[in-house]
This record gives sequence, C-alpha cells and structure tokens, in this order.
Amino acid sequence: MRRDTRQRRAIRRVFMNVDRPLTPEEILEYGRRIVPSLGLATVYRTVKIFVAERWLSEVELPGGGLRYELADRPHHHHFLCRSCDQAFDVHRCPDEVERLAPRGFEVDGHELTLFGRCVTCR
Amino acid sequence: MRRDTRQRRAIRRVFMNVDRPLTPEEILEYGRRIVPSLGLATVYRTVKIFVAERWLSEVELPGGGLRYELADRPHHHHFLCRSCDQAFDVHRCPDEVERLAPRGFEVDGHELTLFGRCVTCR
DNA sequence: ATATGTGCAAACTCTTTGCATGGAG
DNA sequence: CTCCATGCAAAGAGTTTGCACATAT
Repeated sequence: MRRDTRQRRAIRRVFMNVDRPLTPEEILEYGRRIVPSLGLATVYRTVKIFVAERWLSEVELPGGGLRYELADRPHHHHFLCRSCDQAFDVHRCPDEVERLAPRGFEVDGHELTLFGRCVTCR
Repeated sequence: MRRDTRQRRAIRRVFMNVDRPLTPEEILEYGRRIVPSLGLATVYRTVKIFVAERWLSEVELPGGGLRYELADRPHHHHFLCRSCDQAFDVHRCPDEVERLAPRGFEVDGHELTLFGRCVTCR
C-alpha cells in the first residue's frame, strides 16, 4: 500500500507550482525548500512512481537526462534555453509532422524542441 | 600537427558508408571491423576532433547520448526506432516551426524527432 | 506492530582523462 | 628521432540499488 509522506507531498507541491519540465536536480532544489532533508535518491524513486501512476510524464529533450512534467497537459512541445538550460512549454504544434517519415516507417509520436534564449536570458 | 592514423581513417570510412547518425558504440562496432584493436576512448576523442573540424556534427536526440553524422548534410531531422534504437534521416522539415516559440523567446534552431518502428522492425 | 519509505553510500553506466607505449612524420 | 595518437585503466558525472533506520498506517 502506498504511503503519503512529507517527501512525496513536497514533490507533488513542487510540480503544482511550476509550469515547465523539471530535472531531478531542480526537483531536489525546490523540494528541499519544503523538506530540507530530501535526498536525491528519493527524488528519483518518487518521480518513477508518479510516472507509473501517470501523474507525471517523462520529457526527453535533446541533451540527455529526463525531465518531468504533469501528465495531464494537452499535447505540446518545448523550448530549451541554451543559456540557463531551463525547459519551457510551447503550446502550439505544427500538424502533419508525422507524415514526414520515410516510406514504410511507422510513426507513433514526435518531439519538437526549439532552441534559443528564453525571455530572461536574452 | 594532425596525424593520419589507421584509426582515424577507419572512423572516416565508417561515416562515409552509412547514412544515419551513429552512437559512439556503433562507431566502435563498425570501426573494429576495419581496425580490430580500436578502443572506445579513441572513438570519443576522434569524433570530438572531427566535430571541431566541422567534418562531423553532433546530433542530440531524445533519450540521451550524442550521436554523430557528416556535417555537410542539408537541414533535416530524424526518426528514432523504438525497437532497434537506430536513428534515421528524415529529409523534409515543416517550415514555420520556429514561429511557435512563446513571445519574447529568441529561437536559433530546432530539432524534430519522430518516433516509431523503422522498416526493418515493423 | 508491521511493512513501506528514506537517506546514505556503494554500484553502475556512459564519457573523459592520465599515463606509458606505439607509430606518423 | 620527435611528439602526437592510442589503448588501457582509473576518474568523473548522472542514475540506480542495498541496507539499516525512520515513520505512515
């Protein structure tokens, strides 16, 4: 049976107060403002559970390392700032993208990442 | 002064005989068919040099880990097979994509990845 | 009371670096 | 004959796992 701990509540709160995908390090940083003893291993274990529960989803942007965001968001893409490395949501999507695949390839998803500098870093 | 070694010739040949981005492990595997003693550290060092010379370019697909491809290819995107994990080129690109960024964000590039199963794995 | 969750540290994986030897020039 | 390049093994970064202790139920 799944327990409701301070650590899990803290991590849930972090995601409810942010509107962009977070890295494990970012989750740790924000989570520690609520539960200072929070450990990185707990962050990794907890996001895995939340992903399994479909409360979070994994975001795989170029550059390696997974980020996490609330799973209930409608289809969208991301902007990755080359300066601060933060990811932001991009709410529009070019339709028809999945038709670009070579003949005979079966497409079941796509990921579009824009690169540049965010408003703050410009 | 830069030297022309068996290892470097082998790695060059690998890229000239393939039309998709390769991971360091794939480069090692194919390179060893030409120079069996080839080491992984040499692969990493060599691709870094080729990237600096702009003969290769880095491809950062979702899922972590850099892949490499010939730098002189025209703008294109990639298809990543969920079954064999190989990347393939997608030669068309939806224009207009960079306009999707939020207001105030400065876009200087984009990466589009299609996911699914390649012809061989279907 | 009991079994799940946590924090720490060790293990792992992928990539990079140090160093002695090899080989291009 | 020089010095750059290589291969190995050790060191780093990021992530996962084992274990003893803490704590939700």
